[in-house]
Amino acid sequence: MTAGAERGAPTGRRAGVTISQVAAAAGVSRATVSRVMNGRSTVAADLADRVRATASALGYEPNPHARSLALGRTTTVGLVVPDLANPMFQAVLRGLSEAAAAQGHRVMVAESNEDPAEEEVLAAEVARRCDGLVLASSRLPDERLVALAPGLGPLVLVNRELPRLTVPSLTVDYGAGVRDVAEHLLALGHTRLAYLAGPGSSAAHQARSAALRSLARERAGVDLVELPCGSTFVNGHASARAVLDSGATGVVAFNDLVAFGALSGLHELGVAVPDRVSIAGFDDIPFARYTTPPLTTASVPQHELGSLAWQRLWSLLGDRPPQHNVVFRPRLVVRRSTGPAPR
Amino acid sequence: MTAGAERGAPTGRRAGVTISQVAAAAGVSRATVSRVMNGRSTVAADLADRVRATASALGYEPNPHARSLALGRTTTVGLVVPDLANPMFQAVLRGLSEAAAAQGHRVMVAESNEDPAEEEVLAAEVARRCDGLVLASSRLPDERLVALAPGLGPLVLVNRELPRLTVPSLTVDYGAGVRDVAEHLLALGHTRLAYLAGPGSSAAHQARSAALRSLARERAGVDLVELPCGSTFVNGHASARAVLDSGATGVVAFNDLVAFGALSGLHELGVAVPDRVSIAGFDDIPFARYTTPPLTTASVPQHELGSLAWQRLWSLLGDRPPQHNVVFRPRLVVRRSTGPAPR
DNA sequence: TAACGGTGAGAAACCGGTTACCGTGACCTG
DNA sequence: CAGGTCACGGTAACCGGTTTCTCACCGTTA
Repeated sequence: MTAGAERGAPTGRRAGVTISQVAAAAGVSRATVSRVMNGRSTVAADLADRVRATASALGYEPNPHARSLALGRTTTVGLVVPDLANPMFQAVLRGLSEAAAAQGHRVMVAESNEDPAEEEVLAAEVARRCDGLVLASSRLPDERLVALAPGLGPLVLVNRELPRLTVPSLTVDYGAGVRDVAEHLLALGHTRLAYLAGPGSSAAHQARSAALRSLARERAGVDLVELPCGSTFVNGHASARAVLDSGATGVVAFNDLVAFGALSGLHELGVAVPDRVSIAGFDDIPFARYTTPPLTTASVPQHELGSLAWQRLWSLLGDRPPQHNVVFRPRLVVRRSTGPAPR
Repeated sequence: MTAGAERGAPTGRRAGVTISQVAAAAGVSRATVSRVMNGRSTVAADLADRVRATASALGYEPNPHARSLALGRTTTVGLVVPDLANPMFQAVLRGLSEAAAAQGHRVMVAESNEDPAEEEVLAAEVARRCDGLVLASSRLPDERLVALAPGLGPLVLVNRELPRLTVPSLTVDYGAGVRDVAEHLLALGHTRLAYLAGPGSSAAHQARSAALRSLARERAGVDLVELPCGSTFVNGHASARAVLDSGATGVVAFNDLVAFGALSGLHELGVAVPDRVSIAGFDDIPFARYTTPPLTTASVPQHELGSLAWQRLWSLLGDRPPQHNVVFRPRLVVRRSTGPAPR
């Protein structure tokens, strides 16, 4: 009596009803079923109804792979990031996924583990499977990226731009941002600053490093030391000793994660923050405000980078006029991990 | 003179070299190219070499969609989670993605926004595009899940089990975990506890709620009040007032995020933690140790849930013998957000 | 009434792979 | 030297859709 009792056609394996079965059941050709399902062309109303009825009776859902093959279009976009453990990229992923989902697209993620070689093959592979690709904080050298980009299809860069190519990009003015952070420390009386450097292949790192060096050059009496570090909590933690040895009283960390690590490492060494050393991060990840002490940092609109990336990609996919690139200006957020230089 | 100068064949659109082009160029049939590319059957060594040479000269890469269609197999697995903003699910994603990548698989993520209806269609859709599906903390009622599961193909459940079905599942003994947390508070002298409840549809919430109620029933002189809350930082923050009004001195939050929110909300109300109110979370997300004060919580092996999920899925995909389900026992991690009850 | 335009739907080609099936020629054996 | 075996590789069918092409049939119009 109940509708579900007979379970429809023999579901066999991971079967799935095919368009041919629907066509046969409805007594029409596969072409007609296809037309009805896609609202294409004109099909007589009664026929269309019959097709729709049998389709839903059989529980027909078009096979997405067959569709991709025929149409040359999946409804999937790819995202390649250096490190999924970084809240910055998690936020970009969320922004992208949310925005894409609103337009019926899925996202496929891949993590390159900060390895340019891996990134290169991942990007190529993911691009082939998707309609478009978002490359976040690419660690690829300019020339590799330039060589690769044309083969990747619709591409949007986040946190990176490519002067020689016209690929939409969403960037952050890291130079200005890190300068704000450094100026903040200088204003507090710090004269010896340490920069906990990010991965050498990171464009964000390069921009920050250059900006800091130029600032140090401009200002008399400012000492800057760059300590090789990395981009993770563990990297920051491992740098605590070096920070102490450097004699710096103000620390500019590559990102918030590194800053947290340094905070924690210094804490273990019995160094008071900000009384003896001030630490600032970068990105303003959600937890920056809940550390002890809360972290001074430069805020970056991470979620928005993801959602805007989707918009750019969407324009690209529809051959709509390209949207403008945007450069976000980080906003200095002063919390309690920075204070007056000890004297 | 340089190899890259002529750019190979006219790259036309998002072209891509097809197997036919390779076959033509090498003077063999498509079947032979396919055989060579897949190391199938026996192809004479010299022929195979010729095919490989032309393939790489042309930059041939098999079209993944055509392959999926022919083979009925993508190399992609899906992950559906209620909320990508939750570090718990981010960790599961990483664990899964990492493990899957090691075996050449990609992961496609989808976020249901805690909405069972959305989850249902997402799961079905993602499952069709992937070889297998991981459903984390499903918010679906048992009967819906039971009805849905067989149609989803290879499926692994994280944070949920389905007694009536034999689907591999990785769970956490939330009852025991939350009991540990509550006992910890009781041992500190708290007699009135508040539970900041998770989403009603969450199995994790139901388990915790039941365990707490049964504990309260067993112990004389223990008051338990359950406050509707949710699963996010904002939810927790919004509950601060209610916590205060409840008169509870010990708070068991649904998860760490909620605990952070409550921590922050209470701070704004001028309530000292743990002096006036003790707060405990659940999950032990990475940042739990860096809040002010550091959060007492029950640790859950989040990353491992993801990587084990991959192992289960991998077994399923290869028709290998199913692996055993595992139930993780949370470990109480006492930090400084809990302390003796005020008197 | 014959020529004509338009509409609806089927036949067949196509997307780009994989693979069952079969034919050819080399080599072995009696 | 005829007949059988086997290795190799081409032909064609198939995966499940979409779309072009074509044709039959309808109602108009001259």
